[in-house]
This record gives sequence, structure tokens and C-alpha cells, in this order.
Amino acid sequence: MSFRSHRPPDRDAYHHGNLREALIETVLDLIGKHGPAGFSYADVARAAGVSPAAPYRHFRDRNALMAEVARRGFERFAEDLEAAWNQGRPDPVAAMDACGRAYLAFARREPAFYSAMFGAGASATDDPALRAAADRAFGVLRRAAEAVSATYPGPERPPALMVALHLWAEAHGIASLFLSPEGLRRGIPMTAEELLEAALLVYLKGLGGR
Amino acid sequence: MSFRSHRPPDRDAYHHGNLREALIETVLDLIGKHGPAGFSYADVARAAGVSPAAPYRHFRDRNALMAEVARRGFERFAEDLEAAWNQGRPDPVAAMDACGRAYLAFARREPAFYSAMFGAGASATDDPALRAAADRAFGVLRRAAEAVSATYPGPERPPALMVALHLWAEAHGIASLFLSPEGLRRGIPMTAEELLEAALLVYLKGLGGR
DNA sequence: TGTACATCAGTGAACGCGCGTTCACTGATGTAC
DNA sequence: TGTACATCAGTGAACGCGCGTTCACTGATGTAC
Repeated sequence: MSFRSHRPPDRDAYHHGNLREALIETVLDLIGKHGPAGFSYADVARAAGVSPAAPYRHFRDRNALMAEVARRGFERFAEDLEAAWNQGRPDPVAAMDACGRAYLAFARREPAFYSAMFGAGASATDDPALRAAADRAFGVLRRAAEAVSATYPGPERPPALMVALHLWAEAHGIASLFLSPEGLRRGIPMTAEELLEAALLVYLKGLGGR
Repeated sequence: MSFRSHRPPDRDAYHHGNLREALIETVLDLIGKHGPAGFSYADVARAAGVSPAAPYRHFRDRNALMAEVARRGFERFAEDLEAAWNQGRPDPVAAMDACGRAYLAFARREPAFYSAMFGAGASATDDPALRAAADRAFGVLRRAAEAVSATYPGPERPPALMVALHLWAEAHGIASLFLSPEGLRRGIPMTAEELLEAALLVYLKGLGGR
């Protein structure tokens, strides 16, 4: 009767054992369809094909589920940024530019994650794990800013934290104003990536004499 | 019996005649207390002291009410930016800097309006009046960018639209990341205003030789 | 290998609640004569 | 100035619904012997 191994979870078994994962994927799906506030906790259960009580085995309430989605989003986001940074190769400025592109690529490719991370949802303050993940992502930008800053001669070296904050704000501003579903971008004759890259080039030029 | 003029609306009369205004103010109050998604249409009626059916006389549904709040927010926002721009005096760069400060001052002073305008709420696309008001506000930044752009000598004159978009994105990015209730700004050793002003100075320096 | 048992993920029925919306209505306001 | 009437803003009761959450339960899984 039990001729199958129980290790690989059977996706349609009574105890399918991966409901936690299924709920998270369902949330991403629902955010994509209805926005981060457009569905109830019961909706998630229904869409995942379980009873409305089942999710309580895994998440205290809807907020806890959304926070976990946001946390995972920040983890992936940090990985993407880290990969784009590529330890500052071939050179810090080019690598920072790659970070900017990776930032927008993530917001474009994973709008559901992005809106769970920055949208109406979580607001990191409470959840330490979420905050830590967000810090990890920002940490990549900060290290990039430090490396770029260090390329300027001592007397005119800009504060790395400031540079990181400027970059983050510009990237986030562009992502939330011009990437979102038809948000406010009509008649803008360039892509978000071009816009950010241009901003970065002007900014870096303004930082020093180079 | 009717010894009082009926022109000035009696705030506590049966037909108080300014329920529309009262609802809008109530929404601002509720956004301040519970965020832009933290209350129902019935809550608004309750908080305004009328029956749950009363708001339907003035707004088709909750969305229509929120859109009107956002629209008014953009109108005021445009006025503030316009005043800060002050027709480019004393000079375009200083006036644009004033616009930046006015941008953040508005987001700081009117967080309820700001989140109705850019937050989880409206998403301009549908409502033409809302879109027009948003355009009016952006128009001020655009004209400012044109005036600043025109101060650069012809060959290196930057596209004004691009400059306006960069400024808007940076200001919005800073406002939404670092102004919101304890959002992500811990351990940042400067105010949002200082951060934006520094970004603007670096950026303008980067635009040309000045 | 087989049996008894503990574990625990998911069930499904139930609850009280507040929602959005409708409806016929009331009564104050403003106007016509 | 007074009276009759139309207008219409707000009432309050009612509706069906889906929500979040709880509960005792069931039955598959994994383990101890």
C-alpha cells in the first residue's frame, strides 16, 4: 500500500505536505491578478484548493503570510543585486550600473514580489526576518556605493551611504512611478532602464571631476 | 422659523448640505489613522455621523470617493509646487531646489493626501479629472526642468522631460522610502530634504560644466 | 516484516460580524404664485 | 407676506454575502517495538 517513498511530497495527497509553499505561490498569483490588497485570506485558501481553516496551520493570519512573501521577495532581490554587482567587476561604475538594471529587471519580472515588498502590504517594521532580508538587499547597494565612492580622490570622496540612498530612491521612484500597470507612464519616450541609467551617469559625473 | 440665512451651511442641520466636504475630510482623517486601505465605506459614513446610505448621494462608491480625495490632493500639490517654483525666481536652479523642498514638505505635511495620490488607492488611469490634476502637478516640474535645461549652453542642453522625470522619481523615491511612518529610515544621518537637495545638486552639476 | 500508536495536516460545519447596497420614507429647504 | 408644492439630502431597516476564526474531527504518515 505504501509502495511510494514519502520523501518527495505528493502534490495531490491528502496531506500534501507542501501547503506552505503552495500558499506562497498562490499569493503571488493572486497579487498578479488583483493587487496586493485585492484578495482575502479565505480567497488564498480557496485558490490553493484547501479548506479555509487549512492556512492557519502555517501562518497566524493574512499579514504573516504576506510578510513571508515579502521576505522571500527581498531574499531573491538581494541575490539578483548581488549577482549584478558581481564583486564590482569589471569596474565599480559598470557594476553599479548593472545593479540599477537588475533593480528594474526585478521590479519588472516580479511585480507581485515587488508590490508585496514595497506596496500597501507589509511595512517591515514589525517582522525582524523581513527587516533583515530588506537590509540584506540594501546592503548590496551600500557596498556598491562604497566601492564607487572609493574611486574618487580623497578630498572629494562622497559619503557612500548618501550615494546608496540616492541610487535606491531613484530606482524605487522610477519603478513605482513608471513600471506599474500603466501607472503614470504615457508619452514617456524612453524605457525605465534608460531613464535610470541616464540618471546614474549624470549623477556619477556630478559627484566628481571624472 | 427660518430666521437664519441658508447660505452658510449649518453644520448640524438635518440637511447639512456639506456632507460631500465632510466625507472628504473624514477620509483624510481615517487615512491618517488607519492607512488608505484601513477602513470601509460604511466606516466613513459612521465617522462622519451619518447613515451608511448617505454617502451614496455624493459618491457612486468608495473608489469614487477616494479618487476625489486623490484629485484634490494633486490640486493642492500643484499649487504648492507652483508657489515654490515662483516663476523661476530668483533663478531656475534655486527655484527648482525650492520645488524639491516643497515636494517633500507636502508629503510630510499631508501624508493622507500623499498616500491617496500615490498609495494603494486610486491609480489614475480611469478617472480623467484625477489624471488631469496629476498632469497639472507634473506640469510644474516639467516647466521647471525646461527653464533649468535652458540655462545650459545649446550643445550640452539636457532634454527637459528627462530632467523632470529624474527629479520626480528621486523626490517620490525619497518620500515613499524615507518619510513614511518609520518605513525604512533608521540610522540615516540626514533628513529627507537634505538627501533630496544633495541629490539635486550633484545631478545638476553632472548635467553640465557649471 | 508486522502491528500499535502518536503525530499532525487538513476537513467541514459553524459562529457572529460588518460589509456594500437597495429601498420606501421623511422632513427641511427653496420656489412659484 | 403667506401658502402650496417640488426638490432632494439623509434616514433607518433590510437583504444576502463572504469574511476571519474556532472547533472537534479524521485519516494519512512515520515510528517504536
